[in-house]
Amino acid sequence: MTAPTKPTSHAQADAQETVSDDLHAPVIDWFEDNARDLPWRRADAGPWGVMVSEFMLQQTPVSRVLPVYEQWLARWPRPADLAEDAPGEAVRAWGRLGYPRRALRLHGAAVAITERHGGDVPTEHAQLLALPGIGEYTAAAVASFAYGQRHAVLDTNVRRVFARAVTGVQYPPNATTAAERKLARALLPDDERTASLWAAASMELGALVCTAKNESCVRCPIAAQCAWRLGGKPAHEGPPRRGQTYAGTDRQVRGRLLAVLREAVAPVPQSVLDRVWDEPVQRARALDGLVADGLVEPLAGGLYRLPLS
DNA sequence: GAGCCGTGGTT
DNA sequence: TAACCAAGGCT
Repeated sequence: MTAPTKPTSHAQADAQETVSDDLHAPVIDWFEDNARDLPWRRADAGPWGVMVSEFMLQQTPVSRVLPVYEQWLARWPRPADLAEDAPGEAVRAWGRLGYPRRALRLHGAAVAITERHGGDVPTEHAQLLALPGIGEYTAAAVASFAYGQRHAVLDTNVRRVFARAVTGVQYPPNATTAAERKLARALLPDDERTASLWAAASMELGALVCTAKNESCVRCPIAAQCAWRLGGKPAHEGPPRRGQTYAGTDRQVRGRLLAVLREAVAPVPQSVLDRVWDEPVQRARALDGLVADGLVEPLAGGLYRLPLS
């Protein structure tokens, strides 16, 4: 069954199975009744729709993804459609979702799918993982949500649910640990269909009920077994989460530069870009970085545009 | 493994 | 208001 490579004692294994049995049914039942009707969950979304949604949802809230997702799928209903278009068009359509390199990577993934997989989103986890912009989480998510496969889908929501319900702490570590992966694998239902339901359900529970702040235990289907709650909900110990300041960073400058280029219908002169930030060294560094990342294409005569190729 | 990479809503 | 947070990935 869950048989990890490193076997635990029978007592531990039995305890783990008991935990699983007590969690799966309540969470999945809750999901059946409370799942949001999101477009990428509908039957007609298809693997490409699921994949597009996963790219957009990387660090961006659902509410902001929804309108862009709809426009994206309407414009590029298949990977080959996006692959035919310029990468800069993907960056433009990405709008203000943030982290625009994701748009570039999604375009790159569409090209790779067209070239290597006959235009169909691959079904194997390893093939998905090989695509640009797809890491451990997204590969598992697409394989599970689009193809119903059995994978541990460890996103920030699931990690928080596990941290609380099983481990008994308020927050998971900053970076995903081997222990978390092991736990996620151990808690994965044996049956493929149940496993994919569990992945979606545990994630939704973290998104709607077991939230980072103002968790709603009264609505939680596993509150009675939650280790954190039973332990009196002890406060988070250890170093506070890194708070990344944004104002004044290169990221802010990059954002301003790209915002100008997204709105432009023709190549933009350097002089126009210079107006977005008054500190010349940082401004130049930000622009150079965008060019190096392939998000901006420099032309002769000090002109810039979103990449045509 | 730590740092970097956008953006806007919420507290 | 500053800080936190949102279905991560890459170097």
